[in-house]
Amino acid sequence: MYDWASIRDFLLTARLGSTLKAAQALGVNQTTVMRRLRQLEADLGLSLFHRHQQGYRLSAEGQELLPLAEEMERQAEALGAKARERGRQLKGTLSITATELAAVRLLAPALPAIRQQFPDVSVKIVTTDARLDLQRGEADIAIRAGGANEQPGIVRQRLPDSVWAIYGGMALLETMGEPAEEAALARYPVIAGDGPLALAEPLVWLERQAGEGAVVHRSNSLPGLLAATKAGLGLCALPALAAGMEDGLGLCGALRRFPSPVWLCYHETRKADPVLRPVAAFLTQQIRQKRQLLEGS
Amino acid sequence: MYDWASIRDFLLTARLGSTLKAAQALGVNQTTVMRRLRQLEADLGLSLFHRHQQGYRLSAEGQELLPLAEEMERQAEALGAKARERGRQLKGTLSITATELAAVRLLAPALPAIRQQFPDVSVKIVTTDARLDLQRGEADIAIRAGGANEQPGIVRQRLPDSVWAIYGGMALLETMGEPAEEAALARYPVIAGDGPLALAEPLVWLERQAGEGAVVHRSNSLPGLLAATKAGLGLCALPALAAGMEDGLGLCGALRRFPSPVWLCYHETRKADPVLRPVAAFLTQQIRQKRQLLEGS
DNA sequence: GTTTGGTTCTGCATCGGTGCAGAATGAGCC
DNA sequence: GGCTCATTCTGCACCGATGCAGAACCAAAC
Repeated sequence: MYDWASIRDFLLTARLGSTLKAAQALGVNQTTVMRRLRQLEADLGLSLFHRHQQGYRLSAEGQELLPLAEEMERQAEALGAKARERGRQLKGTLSITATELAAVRLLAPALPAIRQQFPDVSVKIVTTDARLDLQRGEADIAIRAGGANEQPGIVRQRLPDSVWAIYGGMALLETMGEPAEEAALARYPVIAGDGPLALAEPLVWLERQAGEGAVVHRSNSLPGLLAATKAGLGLCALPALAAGMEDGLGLCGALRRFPSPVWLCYHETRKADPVLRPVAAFLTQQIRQKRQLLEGS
Repeated sequence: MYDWASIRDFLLTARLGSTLKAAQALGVNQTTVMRRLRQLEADLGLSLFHRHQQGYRLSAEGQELLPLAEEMERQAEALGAKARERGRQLKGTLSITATELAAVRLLAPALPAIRQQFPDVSVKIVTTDARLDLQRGEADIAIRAGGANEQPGIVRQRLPDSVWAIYGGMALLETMGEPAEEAALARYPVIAGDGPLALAEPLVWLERQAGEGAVVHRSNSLPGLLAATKAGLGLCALPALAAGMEDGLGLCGALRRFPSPVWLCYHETRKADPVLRPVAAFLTQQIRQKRQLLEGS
């Protein structure tokens, strides 16, 4: 069986008269179209085009097959249209809860795609560090990190891990150099967590590695840690999701990384919910495509 | 637009109930099917399957799209069937002339495919070193090497170059070692051409490189040269097409290679011939897929 | 309870398809 | 004649899709 995808190349080339124009329309290289057509011809066992310096012209066989290819295109488009329409039919509202970090970096970028896919579904984002109760309907979907507390009655879909790593301001790293191993950490000033963040494993680890009196700053908020690190006060453990896109921050690649699982959660009673399930599945796909964001470069 | 080819994965997985069976049916790896389906779902913006430990089961959306995918499959098969049928309609006879080497190594292997593609076309192969006159109808198609003698009224399609190189019997090469450069050739016994082969450029070149009295054997036929070389008499220039598949022969990779163009020729008055043109095009494709044969490993 | 067989899914190495740069060719225009 | 422009096609380098091996999981059979 030939490669169905190259029927598109056939159609575009037949319509536009040259592989170059077809390639531009398809968003690929001209060479690619030429080779795919050559392969298609070999698979079908005939020559679809006459090749000239001025372009590709349909051969007799090509003209005969063109209507069939067009019919196939119609079917393919019908399928795509139905898939899109399927989303359009959904109506309703959904509330999604997440930390501010996840909301800004993961949910917000996915909103346009969700809006396009499900135009009549209104999505409300609730950013909070509190664990809203999904069973009591305080939210429909939650993005949560950490594998410890599985609750009964909660269904989870795993997302790419959130990875914490050690970062430092560019200025600091250029002055003192990047720490090549954990033992070298004793030389560096570090920034530590406070309040709830005092318990975060990567921050605790860094503080323990650092020398006596190395802690130059403490903050109970992630933005606070981020800002202090960018200012060059010292090294700090940060989520790649937060630090990865910031200018002026450098990753200490030689040091430990701290992956922790992230989940998209909802209550099992909503498993068959006609709105929640498709949107949750779509959101999962969207986020998975951004895995390098979560996991750092 | 999604990738049309993955609709096949969708269909097979839906029918067989697991990506593993679908992959076996498609002749690819299970992982591949899984990833292509994941991509397809992302492109369509919905989830086609429920994934279980026991296999993939169609979701509601998947069930809705299945008939459309089946219709698309019908169209694709109709197109393939028409392409095959197109060849079946051709009836007639064609005679193809080539040297014995080309006939045995290029034409003969392509005959089954031609027979399958054009079952009612009877192909006759005329092996001769003489240049039959295409205009006078002594043959319909000729496979010819060398670019020099373009005749007016002859249309040519270029095939992969035929490459000559220096070969030696395994025994000889293991005893004396492989020549690392052209200067080293003076140490080796060589086999030279005779009769018409005395003019072949690679053979002439090798004879000139060799030292005084180095020619230990002469032959006026390619099989003769081949046999003498395999016997270990000396080094010899041979076409990769002839030497490439022979056991007991070693390529002297460090030395010069001699590419020469090969053409599939027919008379321009046959350009629109309903039998000749498709068969010639098909034959060209078949031979091009064997390029490594012509050009050596 | 244990084993067996089938399944999904992940990490890593590899290969083939893809893109890029450039040569060759021919049409059209000045 | 010479220039420009669009085209096809080739060689080379790279990246992403693919294959492979293995882990994890579950159902069914023993």
